[in-house]
Amino acid sequence: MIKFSRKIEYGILALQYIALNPERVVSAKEISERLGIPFEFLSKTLQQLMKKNLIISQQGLKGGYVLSKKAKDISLMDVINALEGNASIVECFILKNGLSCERLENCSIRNPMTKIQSKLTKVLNATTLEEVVNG
Amino acid sequence: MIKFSRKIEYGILALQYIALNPERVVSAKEISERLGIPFEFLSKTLQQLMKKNLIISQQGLKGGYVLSKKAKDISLMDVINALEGNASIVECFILKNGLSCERLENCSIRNPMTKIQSKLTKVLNATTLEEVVNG
DNA sequence: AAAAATACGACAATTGTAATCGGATTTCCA
DNA sequence: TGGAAATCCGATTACAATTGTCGTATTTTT
Repeated sequence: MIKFSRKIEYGILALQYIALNPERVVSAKEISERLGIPFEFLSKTLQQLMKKNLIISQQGLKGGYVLSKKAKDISLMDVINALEGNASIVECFILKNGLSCERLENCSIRNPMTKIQSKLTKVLNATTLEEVVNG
Repeated sequence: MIKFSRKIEYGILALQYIALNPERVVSAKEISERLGIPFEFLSKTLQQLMKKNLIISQQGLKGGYVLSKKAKDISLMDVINALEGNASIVECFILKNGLSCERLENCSIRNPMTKIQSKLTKVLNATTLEEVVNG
C-alpha cells in the first residue's frame, strides 16, 4: 500500500482549514473538533509545522495558528518534509548510518526507482495548498 | 513517509531477477539467497504473483518460476495490484464497509488528492518491468 | 488570579508489516 | 519406488512504526 500517513493527512487537512479562515487565529481545539482529529496528536502535528515555519503560533488565551505565507507558496512536498522529512518511495533510498542498503551489487532497481521517485516528487512539489483549498 | 512495502520491493526485485534469467526456471531458494530476502516471505510473495498470473510456477524437483509474459508487458502497477490490490495515496479513498470516510462534509481534500493519485497511478502504469531491468 | 491556549517529554495502544512454523503436495531421478 | 528438492498454503508469532494519550509547564488575555 502506498499512502500518506495520518500525520500528513491531518497536517494537510489542518492547513487547509487554517487557509480557509485567513482573517483570524484558529485554535487547535477548533480544528480538532471540526475535523474530528484527536486533539493531542493534531497539536503535535501543528507544532511540527510551526517549527518548520509553515505556520505561526500565538500562545495564550485567544491563541492559535495562522499561515506564515500564502497558500500558493506552500507545496505538499513542504508539508511532507516538515512532518516526516522523507518521501522516499523505496527503502534503499533511505540511508542507514550513512550507508546504503547491502543489496547494492545485485540491485539494479535503483535507477528506475529514482525516475519514479523524481516524478512523484515533482507532482508533490507542484501541488500547492491553494490548489488543495480550491479543490 | 510514502514508500513501497517490503513485499512490493521483494516482488519487483524477484521479478527482475527472473527476467534476467529468461532461459531457465528460477527457484525461490536461489532468489532468496542471491538477493538476501527471507525465503518464506519471498515464497509467499511469489505465490501471490503466480495466482495473479504474472509468473508461472513449476512444482517439484528442479521447479521454480518463469515470467508468464514479456517483461515489457508487466507494469509496476500490475505488481502492486497483485500484491496488495491498493495503491490509494489517501486513506479516504479506501472504502470501509462500502462507506467512505466520515469527514466528507468538512473535507475538500478529495479532489486535489484524486489528481495526485491519478498522476501517480499513471507513472506506475507506464513503468514496465523491462525498464526496471534495463536501468 | 483564572481561564484558555500552546509546548513538550514520556508513555501506551494499536495496527499493519514482516517473518516463521508446520505440514502437504508435486516432481524428478537414482 | 523412495528420497530429495521444490512449490503450496493456512495459521500464528514477532516486531516496528504509527497513532494516540497523559501529565505538566508555560504563555497570554481578561
